[in-house]
Amino acid sequence: MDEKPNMLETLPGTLASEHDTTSWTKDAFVSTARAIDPLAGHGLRIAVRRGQEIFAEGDAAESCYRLADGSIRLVKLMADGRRQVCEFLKAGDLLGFETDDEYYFSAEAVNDCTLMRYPRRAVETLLVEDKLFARHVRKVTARGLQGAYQRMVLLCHKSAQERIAWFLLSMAGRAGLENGDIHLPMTRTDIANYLGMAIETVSRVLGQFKQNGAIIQKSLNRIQIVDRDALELVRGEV
Amino acid sequence: MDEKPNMLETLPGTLASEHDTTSWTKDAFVSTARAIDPLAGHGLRIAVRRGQEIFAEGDAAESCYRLADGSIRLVKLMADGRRQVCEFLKAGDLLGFETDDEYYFSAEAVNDCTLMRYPRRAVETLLVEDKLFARHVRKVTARGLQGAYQRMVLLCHKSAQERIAWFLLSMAGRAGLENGDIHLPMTRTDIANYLGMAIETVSRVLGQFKQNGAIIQKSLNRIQIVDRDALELVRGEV
DNA sequence: CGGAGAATTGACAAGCATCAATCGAGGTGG
DNA sequence: CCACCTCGATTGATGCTTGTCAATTCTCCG
Repeated sequence: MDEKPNMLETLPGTLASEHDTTSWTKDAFVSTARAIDPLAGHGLRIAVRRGQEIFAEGDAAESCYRLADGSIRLVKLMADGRRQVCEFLKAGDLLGFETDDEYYFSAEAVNDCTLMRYPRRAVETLLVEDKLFARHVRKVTARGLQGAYQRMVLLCHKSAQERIAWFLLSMAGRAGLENGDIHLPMTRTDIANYLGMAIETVSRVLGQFKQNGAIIQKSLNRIQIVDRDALELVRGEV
Repeated sequence: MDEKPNMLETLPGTLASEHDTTSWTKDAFVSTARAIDPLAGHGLRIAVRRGQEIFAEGDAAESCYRLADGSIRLVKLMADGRRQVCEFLKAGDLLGFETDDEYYFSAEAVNDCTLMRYPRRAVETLLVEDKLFARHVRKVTARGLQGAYQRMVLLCHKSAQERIAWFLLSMAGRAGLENGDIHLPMTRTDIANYLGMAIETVSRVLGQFKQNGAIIQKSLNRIQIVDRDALELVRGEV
């Protein structure tokens, strides 16, 4: 991992064919795809391989992105090599829209993914011209901050078991599947760096859950939730 | 603490008399006061006593605020009473502008403070009409997210000593004083809940720093940094 | 089939939380 | 003006969760 940001293929594309990830706010059902529709003309479809870096912390923020397919991790890394995964992005999520002049985190592809790239200039223009678009970006950013605060609680006050339970339920929820089948594109190392614990602890807790019969591991990154109630009990409130 | 949100005095006011907290971005020196100037006419000056709640998590977000004087803590609290301090606000900071329909944290006065209250409706209107204002709110929000990610690194990868050193230097920096005199309006409990550690640990680490001669405690909430280099050494990189 | 990276499992140590008691400061009332 | 009272801060002793180190096993691909 950590190769140069080498894009495999770049070809123009619209958002028309994207699968529509509707946001789940109660007040108004604002479709992400429709909200950033005006940007479609300015977009370039690019593909990124697993482990590749889309941009690095400190880079000049010249582009905004929308993840069309795949998963991305937002990472802050320290001088000694340790890394903190700030967020996982899934298909439909926006990337870089809430950034100032420089990216304050790196973005890396968890697995092969394709995304739309928009020039920041075009985005800035649209932000002042299209109030619906601007409102949507504000909402998305607010939700990001909300998630960050949520995870502070997790990191400060929750045990290893609670964190893993939270993570599994959260991943199950974001997939929207009710049968409890979870696909974990990221490695255990990523999970550990996301939840603020050692990779061995992740492994151990998952092992406990397997023994308890709460989950079944179908393959390395495919897990099925068998006893959702048990997981929710471990997770606790929030 | 945790009394009803009872405002002591509410009288109309403008921002003219506010001391101007200029933001320290490199690209453009955007004054917060000037940026939200258009809101001045809609503002109401209110006073809140130490420990009082300005609004609670889950409340309908009907107002935005600007802290004129004093300190505020943003708090998320759990069912068992444990609390996570997400952020400390100082004079000049905005509050509630990045919120969706509901506040996703509570805001409590660390000490007696006065703040300007603006109706959310007016803010929303201004957000679509005044592009400078909108841009400023975006910047502030982005900076908030940036700080949240920064603290995730702190909470996940830093020791107690590193956290306290970071906190002291951060508080010294935000005051803008070079002589190293820090005023800590919040209690040790607040600090502990902010840094994700036990109150006793806060006390112990501060005691170590005192013995090392890195700091001098002039009073309970007034600390002087004597050996800034030592603190920065402990803190490590960012 | 074989190799390399990732995941698992075990043993051990340590940092920090927890419990408990004492100390200190600030504010009130006599 | 001083004593007292209460809340917060400090200091000490102890245990536990979790990180670290190390070895083995597993899985995915070529």
